[in-house]
Amino acid sequence: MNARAPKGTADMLPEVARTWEHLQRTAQTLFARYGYAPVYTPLFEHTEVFTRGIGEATDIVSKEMYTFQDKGGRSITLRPEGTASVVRAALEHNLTANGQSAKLYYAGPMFRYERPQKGRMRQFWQIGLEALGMPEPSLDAEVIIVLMRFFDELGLPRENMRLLINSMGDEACRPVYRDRVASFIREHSDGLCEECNRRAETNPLRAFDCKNPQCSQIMSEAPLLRDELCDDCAAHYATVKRLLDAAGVSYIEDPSLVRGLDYYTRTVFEVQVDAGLGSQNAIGGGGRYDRLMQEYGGPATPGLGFALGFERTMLAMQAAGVIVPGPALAEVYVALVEPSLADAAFTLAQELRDAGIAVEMDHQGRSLKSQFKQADRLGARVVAIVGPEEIAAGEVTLRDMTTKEESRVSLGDIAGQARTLLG
RNA sequence: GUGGGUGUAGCUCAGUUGGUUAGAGCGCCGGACUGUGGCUCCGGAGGCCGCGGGUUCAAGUCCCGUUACCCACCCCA
Repeated sequence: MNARAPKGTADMLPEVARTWEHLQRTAQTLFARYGYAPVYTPLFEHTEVFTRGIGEATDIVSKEMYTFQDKGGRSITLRPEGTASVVRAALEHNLTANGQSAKLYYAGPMFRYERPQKGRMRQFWQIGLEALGMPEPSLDAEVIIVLMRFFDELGLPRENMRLLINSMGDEACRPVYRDRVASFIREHSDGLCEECNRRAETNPLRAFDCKNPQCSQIMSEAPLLRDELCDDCAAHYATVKRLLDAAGVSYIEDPSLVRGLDYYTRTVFEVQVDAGLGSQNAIGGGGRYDRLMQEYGGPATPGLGFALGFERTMLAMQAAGVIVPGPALAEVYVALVEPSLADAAFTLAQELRDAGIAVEMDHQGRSLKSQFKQADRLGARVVAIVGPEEIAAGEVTLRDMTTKEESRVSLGDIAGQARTLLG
């Protein structure tokens, strides 16, 4: 058989998995401090959840989804992102009925059918949070601040990161602006690439994202939504910025920041780094989506959130030289001098573990020297030596690996003595 | 989907104009130190040289095909 993980997926071996869990713990603790509660939604949904939510014209929906028919003939799609599912779940369970709000976070794998490259996988992890039912701009600021604090807590230096923000307007001002950009593209169709010309009809705002230098040159002359926001949107955006300023979170206003999902309204943001991600640069992003729940047939319910990529965050951490210290794999190592003492050593190890101490021992009859090497490798601070002399006396030798001091301890006192040595 | 690069020991990689039993470093196991780690030294185990075909007296090395991975385009986490 083919003993290889499928294209675009990766096994997380212990060294990486430990850092992974560190990210999760960091997120859980931080998000809880801001009042967010965990939510788990299915890894797959009815395809419609994504086509309607994210938008037919987006890259995600038009070419990146893992869609299949199940045995009941339903069209099912592996989730390409988290927000759509969370909003669907909130609607299904009436979490935001009668003016209630919900603050939720999630973590798990997402799936997009793409050619893998650095920082881009077919299965990748995101952790994200959503604040539903609240239109106030203070929530926008809160969500952005949580995202930045997460990177702070991981030890990613701010100077290697930048926060971009923009406002996409709402149903009052965006359609007007959108038409204006579409007209602009048509007026300059000669100079713009084929793709951008197509965008005039499908999603004109995406033309701002085009990496073709000539296109971006021309698009830099295009009208900016910032100058055409309606009064409500302008006021909302101003408050968000004021609160970010007050929190000491610096940002760059980027009028060309559009983001690839159709559901965004008003505030959008993205965190970029400049090293470690290959040709990618975004490690997290999000925005407000005040019309999404309506799109699912629910009541008008505002919401916003962010998602951040685990793999990319880890790449950025690596590039920034951030080291996550792993816990010792063993606090006490039980070493046996000769194979005949295996049972005694086994019993001792078990007693120590029952006393709450992390213990490892050799099961394969290795030399004592080899056992010490192993103890060293595992980071054990104490080695309990089970030898014939000791056992005859009902004792064990405890060696403090840092000071190299050894003492004989009677079998009954080992857990207590070990604990003292471990501090 | 398109393009480029790379597949040799568990890992990182050498391998000269094709030429005998394919190497190094790290890691692993053992020993020097007959009951003891992190340093040093010595020894050892471990290799369908991605796969299939071709050229040749002879292929890890050249040619063709294929596959996997990596990187890039598009776009995003």
